[in-house]
Amino acid sequence: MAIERQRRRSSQSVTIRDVAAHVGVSPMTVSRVINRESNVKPETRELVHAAIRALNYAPSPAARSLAGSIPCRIGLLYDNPSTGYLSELLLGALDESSRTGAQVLVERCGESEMAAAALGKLLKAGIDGLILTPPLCESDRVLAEVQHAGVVAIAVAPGYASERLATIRIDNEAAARDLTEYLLSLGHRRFGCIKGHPNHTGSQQRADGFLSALAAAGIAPDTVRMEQGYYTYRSGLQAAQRLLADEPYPTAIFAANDDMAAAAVSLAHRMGFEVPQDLSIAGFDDTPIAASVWPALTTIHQPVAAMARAAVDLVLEEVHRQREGTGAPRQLLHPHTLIVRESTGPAPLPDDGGSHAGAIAPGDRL
Amino acid sequence: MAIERQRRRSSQSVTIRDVAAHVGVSPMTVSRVINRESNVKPETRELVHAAIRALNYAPSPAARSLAGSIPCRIGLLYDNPSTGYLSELLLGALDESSRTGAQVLVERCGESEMAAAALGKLLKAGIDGLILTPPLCESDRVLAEVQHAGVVAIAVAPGYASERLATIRIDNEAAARDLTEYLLSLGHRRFGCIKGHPNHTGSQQRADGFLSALAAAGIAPDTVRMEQGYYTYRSGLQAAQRLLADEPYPTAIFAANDDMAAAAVSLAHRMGFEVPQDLSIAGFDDTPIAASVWPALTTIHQPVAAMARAAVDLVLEEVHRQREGTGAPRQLLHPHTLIVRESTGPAPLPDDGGSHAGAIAPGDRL
DNA sequence: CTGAAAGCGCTTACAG
DNA sequence: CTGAAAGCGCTTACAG
Repeated sequence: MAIERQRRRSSQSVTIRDVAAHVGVSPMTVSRVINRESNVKPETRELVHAAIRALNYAPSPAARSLAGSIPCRIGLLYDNPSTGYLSELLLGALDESSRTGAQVLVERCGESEMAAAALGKLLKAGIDGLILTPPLCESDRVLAEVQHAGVVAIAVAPGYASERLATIRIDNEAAARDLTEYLLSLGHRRFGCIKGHPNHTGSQQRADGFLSALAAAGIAPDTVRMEQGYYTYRSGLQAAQRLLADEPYPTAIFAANDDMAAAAVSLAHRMGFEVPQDLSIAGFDDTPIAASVWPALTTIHQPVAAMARAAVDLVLEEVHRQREGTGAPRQLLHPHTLIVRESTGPAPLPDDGGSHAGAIAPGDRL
Repeated sequence: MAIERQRRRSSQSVTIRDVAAHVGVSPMTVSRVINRESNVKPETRELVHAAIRALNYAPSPAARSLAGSIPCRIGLLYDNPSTGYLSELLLGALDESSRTGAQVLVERCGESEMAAAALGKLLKAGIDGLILTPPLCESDRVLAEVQHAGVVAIAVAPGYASERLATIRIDNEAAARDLTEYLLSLGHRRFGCIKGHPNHTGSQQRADGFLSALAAAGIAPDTVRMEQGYYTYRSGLQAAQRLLADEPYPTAIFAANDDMAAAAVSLAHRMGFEVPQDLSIAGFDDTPIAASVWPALTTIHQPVAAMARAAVDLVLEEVHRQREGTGAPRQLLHPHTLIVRESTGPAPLPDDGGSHAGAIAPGDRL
């Protein structure tokens, strides 16, 4: 009887071998499914996926990177002012990357001139693919750099579909239209708009959706005041100030994101407007700030975490696709949702127009 | 002549084997040197070190974590931080984990009853260690669950050092004192305070630091109005409303975090106070909201990203330490910084006391 | 104090 | 479409 040496404890509970045994195939087949290789019988693939879920299996990044040149490092390059947006993005990306065994390297690049440096850092770390957020994914310069470096990139939340890049986005124009139609249904006829940053293509779409809904309702464009914002709280404050500079005041303001809408609420309060009694204000994106300010913002929910999860899958898929040289970049559209909260209400009666001077009294309930 | 199969390309240029060959020892000896084990002849150790330098060798994190018990999966359990705090935390943890080759699994648990579920999910994923944020790291119940599961845990940003857990924190009391002394130096004598959530131990320390600085300046405690907050924007609004309910108004408000301070600014504006001319308001943490609102908040910078990076290292270290059964949990203290921005200013002159009714005029610059 | 063997979990490079 | 063999770079668990 042979003396067996003590088996070393395995650091991982469930491995590719367990999944294989569960299905009754070889580990190789499981490996192929994980790596999205095409030469696996669809039924087998399904069985393997089911086993992966059942056993709650997650591939070991260490083993993958040691064994092969499997793409498992994903760069995430961002340049975004809203922190609520960022944490959702990170959470979603992290979640999916741990599920797929990929590793996400996050890098910020403030200016478009910094993109080269940030990109260089990611390349040096050996990324296999890149997730880009606006406005980076819409900058020809950044895109050229990415292409020159030979990295596969995809875009999250750009305005448009693209022939060069795989994209994941919502229909910004339809969403803005939905929100605007809701404001119209409340009886509003005098509108103001705080536009998003001009270098995000989604900004134009949001403005277009807003204007097209107004046009469909017979609101003359010249009665609509459009002010430029840049997606920051500060820019929202300034745009709102211009919007409320003189009469007739709008009864409803559509801001192209939540940060600017929150700023508009704050400024309106400071000027003595009651929200939503004197003035309705709506945002866009449904980032955490929308639910936390008072009154909470009516807005469009953009499923950022789900989109980030999808982005991790998509970039892996895209790396594979480009290696095979087949097909075209995928274009994914996620659903948006209108979220009605307290910052919007019925349009004030015409004779209420001038009564916005009342600051709240100490005893008011919040 | 045997037909040899093509050698697979190696992903690494110089390995432990090359170093061993260069010195004339076995790879094991090199491994021992790398891992700082004591049982290597000093001369051999020196030779190995020389070879490592000569060949510019760097160990492969993937191979180390695969082969050994080098822990590589870290759970991060969080409850309900402000989103600015969360994104900093994630960014820092991600950054360090990619550097060390560890993988971070993030899980949210809303209620303390949910901790078991979230923890179970992380355990099932095979985590080696756990990073806990307040108030989870201060809940006996959660701690008991963690201990029962046999996971090594550390705490980020708890109030106190601990005998059971390794911790990383700032000196909340000293930080609150620093901030309060700054407010005193501006001439303020009538104070209000919005306290943090009672189930965070740091909240008490912040209040203590505030009160002790006031006491040192001879301010009678009964002239100081303390209101309970819960770290949310909403709770800050309500506490500020109570604080400003009747005269004499405080000339300075210290809020235990930035979200509550931002809410206090918003409420003050709505009531017609000018900030900081009529009322100074300071926050704590220096999360992104502090710099984005107007006026930007004077606050204490808590280096959350650096603390999160340190947490990843610390949990790995702690896993190692507990396996060896040596020493005591490490207690790390990070430095805080007072950040002076526009939300605080000189105390108003006594005769200015009642002139807080002016809402801003449309032409004011922001 | 040192080393030969086995194996971590996965992949590549084959062969069917 | 599927699998057996070999190996990625390192460590553990032995035996000297």
